[in-house]
Amino acid sequence: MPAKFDSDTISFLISDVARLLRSEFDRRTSNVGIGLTPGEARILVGAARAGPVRQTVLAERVGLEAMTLSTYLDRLEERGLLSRMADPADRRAKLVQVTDAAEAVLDDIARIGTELRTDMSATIDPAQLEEIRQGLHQMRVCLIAMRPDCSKGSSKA
Amino acid sequence: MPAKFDSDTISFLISDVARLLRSEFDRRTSNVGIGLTPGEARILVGAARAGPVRQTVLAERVGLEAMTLSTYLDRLEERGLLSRMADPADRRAKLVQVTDAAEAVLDDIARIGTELRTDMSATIDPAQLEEIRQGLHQMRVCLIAMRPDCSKGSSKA
DNA sequence: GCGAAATAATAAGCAACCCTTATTATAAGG
DNA sequence: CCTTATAATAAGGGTTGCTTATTATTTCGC
Repeated sequence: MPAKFDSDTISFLISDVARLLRSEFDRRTSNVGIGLTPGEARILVGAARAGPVRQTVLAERVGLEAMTLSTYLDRLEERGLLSRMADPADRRAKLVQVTDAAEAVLDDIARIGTELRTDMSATIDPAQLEEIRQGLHQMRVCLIAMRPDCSKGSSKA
Repeated sequence: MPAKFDSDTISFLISDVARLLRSEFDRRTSNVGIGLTPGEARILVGAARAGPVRQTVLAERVGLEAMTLSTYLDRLEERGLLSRMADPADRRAKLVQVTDAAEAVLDDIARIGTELRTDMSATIDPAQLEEIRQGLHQMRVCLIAMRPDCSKGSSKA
């Protein structure tokens, strides 16, 4: 079984880096006392960016199923970081919006995210970093196109 | 809350791509009838690469805690894909080794992994791809160095 | 109008992945 | 020999994400 496998392929590296990134983000937010998991932070940021937005739209925007998102929103709402109001235009729907109380947390998240990105790419040339970013973006497009439900035009592309 | 957050940062992209990659790998291995999760495949490949190896060493090499690895090995052993033998040099330790039956599965994994890498980077220039690979490698090194237990000299670097 | 089909959110439950803590068996050092 | 360290694991938990089914509402065809 000689060099049939290479553990430094792009795919292995991506999953390694993703795992390490998540745990490092977790560690840093814990230290600051935010107490949000990376996933929760992600949703909160997505909600902040999207403004008052329906859950289905937000789910599609952050790349999750509606049900998965709903559970996250439950937790964030419990912590008072966002609110769900009835959509006046459709009584089935709810509009999600971050609360004022979320501002400080969002600032912390933005700061920690920036620091983490800086720290983990300290040894990498900015131009190369931009190439990496664009390459990853293209990979995301490719992978989204492979999914069985390729019909929905995901905004992630 | 204008452009305080960018969902196309390296960090978001990495976690997105990792998630999509995992589910696509899962889909492809299911289609072939392997029935291994990406995580299991990863461990199997790691074991194949490392040869007869102690669990602690393998755990460190694949970047998991010993206990996490042990559970994976249980499943792989149940399927007859690897075996644990007593280490003659230390009766506490066990040596992990893939079985002959694993060969076909390993071949499938290698093929699918290669195909997947090719497909997801079809639109990317090979030279740029290599830069991305190296950049991710450096990120992994950085992130490993950040971990609290930075004492253990991880071989992942 | 009005009944059928689509849609928004959610209840319920499961799978994958990874961790920590405590325990057992064995080894190694003073 | 006895304390300490190490290899594996038992036990249990947490995060992330999914699918399926249900309820409330809207919309569309007739």
